[in-house]
Amino acid sequence: MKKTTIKDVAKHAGVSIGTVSRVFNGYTDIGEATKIKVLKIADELEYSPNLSARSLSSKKKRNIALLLNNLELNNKANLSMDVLSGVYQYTLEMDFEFFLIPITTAQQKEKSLQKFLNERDISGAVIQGLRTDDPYIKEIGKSPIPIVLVDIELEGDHVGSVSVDNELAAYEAVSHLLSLGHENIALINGRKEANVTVRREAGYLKAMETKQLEIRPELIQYANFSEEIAYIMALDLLRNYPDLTAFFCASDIMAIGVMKAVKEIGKTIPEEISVFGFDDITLAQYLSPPLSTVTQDMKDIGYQAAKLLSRFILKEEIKDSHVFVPHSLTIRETTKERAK
Amino acid sequence: MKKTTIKDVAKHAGVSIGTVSRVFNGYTDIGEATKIKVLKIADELEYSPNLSARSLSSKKKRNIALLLNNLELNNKANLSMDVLSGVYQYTLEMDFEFFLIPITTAQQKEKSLQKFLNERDISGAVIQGLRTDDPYIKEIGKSPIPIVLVDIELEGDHVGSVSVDNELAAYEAVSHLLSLGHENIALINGRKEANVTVRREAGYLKAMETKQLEIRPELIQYANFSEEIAYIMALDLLRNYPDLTAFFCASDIMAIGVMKAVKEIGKTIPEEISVFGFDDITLAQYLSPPLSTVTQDMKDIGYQAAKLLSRFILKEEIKDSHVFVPHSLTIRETTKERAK
DNA sequence: CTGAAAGCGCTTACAG
DNA sequence: CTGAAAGCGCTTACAG
Repeated sequence: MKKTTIKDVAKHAGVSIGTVSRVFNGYTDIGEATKIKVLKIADELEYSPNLSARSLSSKKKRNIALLLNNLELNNKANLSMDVLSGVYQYTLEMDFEFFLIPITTAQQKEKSLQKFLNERDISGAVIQGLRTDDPYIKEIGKSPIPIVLVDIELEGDHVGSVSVDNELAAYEAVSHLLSLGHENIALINGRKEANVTVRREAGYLKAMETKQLEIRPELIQYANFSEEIAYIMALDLLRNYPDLTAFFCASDIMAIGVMKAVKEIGKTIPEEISVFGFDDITLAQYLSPPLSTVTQDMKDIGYQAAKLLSRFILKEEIKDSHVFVPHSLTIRETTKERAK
Repeated sequence: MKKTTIKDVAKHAGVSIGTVSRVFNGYTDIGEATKIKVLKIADELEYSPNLSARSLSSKKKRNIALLLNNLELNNKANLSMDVLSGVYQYTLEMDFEFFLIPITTAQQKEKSLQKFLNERDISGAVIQGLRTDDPYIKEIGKSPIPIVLVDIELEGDHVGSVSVDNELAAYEAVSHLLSLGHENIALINGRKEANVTVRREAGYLKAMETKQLEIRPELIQYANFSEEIAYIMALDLLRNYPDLTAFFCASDIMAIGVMKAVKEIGKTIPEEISVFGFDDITLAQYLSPPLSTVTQDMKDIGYQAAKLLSRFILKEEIKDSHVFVPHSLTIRETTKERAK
């Protein structure tokens, strides 16, 4: 059973392949009768235009790719799938073709970003999970193809980015802790190289300074977004600084590590120690106690990223190449007023 | 900046495009000198063969797709991402092209499976998340293109499937409960339409019968893989049958609902009620208490599915079109000996 | 409103 | 070992 092509449809309908092509591309100057006939035949033959042929011959740019870096590593938090849903939904609504291209840091060294994008005639790409020290970071600025980054801000002609306002979100989270009477608040931050790390730290500092509290550098630690490292660091902090009453963690995964450390040392959450997370991954609500955290809608981030990207592709005018997606605080049961 | 094509490379290297093509396709009858020259030029020009053109002109079949049904719905359990990793890894290792095609039940009614597959020149597809009442189920058997299904067994010429041995796994899980002295064990099963539901129930029955225990149909409920429904059903069961001491749940998500119901009714896990799950999703180990469950390696399932698929594509001889992937019991803290 | 034809970037017999 | 050329399935000016 050979797959049916435009030729088959043309022959059966008694028209030229050009005409078939025109009805499938929504040209308006087609006789109503021929249009109906072609559509009918196409349906009977289960015909659907071959995308390879289409993208080869067409000059329209309608291929949007999502590059997912280090799929496996981001698995636990499951944020990638949400971003994927968002990007995919946008491509569906706007009739772009969607391509998923999983990559790894290792692969980045072997094959340039350009090559990946050219191979598939990609008109623009959303990149998720990239780190600021990844090889592609240097390539993105000079890319002739528009790129929108999730969670990383970068300079470039057709480069954009999408994220929550990380600084503001961190500011609000820490302010919430402060409003509960906490003053000695540790910051368990992510990898120093991550853009979000810098912003979230800025938010923490700003909140502390607004309350005119002294910044204690020893309470700021970088745990590489790792549950284990966060656990170890929290253990250390709790032992060395018994006046500590709260932790602000730059990811829920790290908050899990912190919670484990608190329990291990025999303190209670939230009576003695409050813990605040970031992300609101699925896990957060199932922890015990359920984790107070910053909720960010990763699906919306994906959707907005694709939307911004499409504006680059369509060469629309762009006032601001960075878009902020709304976040919110979700207060559950790991935060409580400081004990007197 | 026009993207560089085979012509550019040919011109710069002073050879024909046929020759360039041959070096990129690993032909062996190429002069060593020309090969090196071509590769060098290609690298300088950031050339990488266009996949659309390649798949259009080549008769080799090397495009493997993963169709992910109802992406959003399966999000919480996060199994899809693991299957994706597995399929992708296999395509990488074996040098197939990987395509992700997200679909929904709604889309299945609009566009046939054939159309999806033809559009992208897919040589074979792994399908994950399909339900036995989905429209595509009827199409798969007659598909001229090989299909491998995750978790669903289906007849067909080039149709295969991959899963854990669900019956055996359920048998082992229930046997474990029995070995702890439990006799009145409820089964919270999935959607009746799911293949895994049937197999897991068979395992439950077999374990009960092996111990010559009476089957109590009122203790077998179908909760549609839903946390909420499982919660409600468990509440009901606990109220009506106080002699119940254990639950075997056909998914961790449902086990979460059951655990909630047990707590709600004021009983303790595992002292008074034991709970056994299925899947071992990330969440399972973070629940309190951590959930005893059947561990299945979804990544391996994806990998094996792609592997089986490739054998269909390459027309290798296939003795058994269904492959079982190993599972194991992970006993954590929701199961305990029945109180005397 | 529709057809004929060039062209997209490749692969692959066919010759030599 | 390599070139010339047909062909994959489309789109899209160009004519009429």
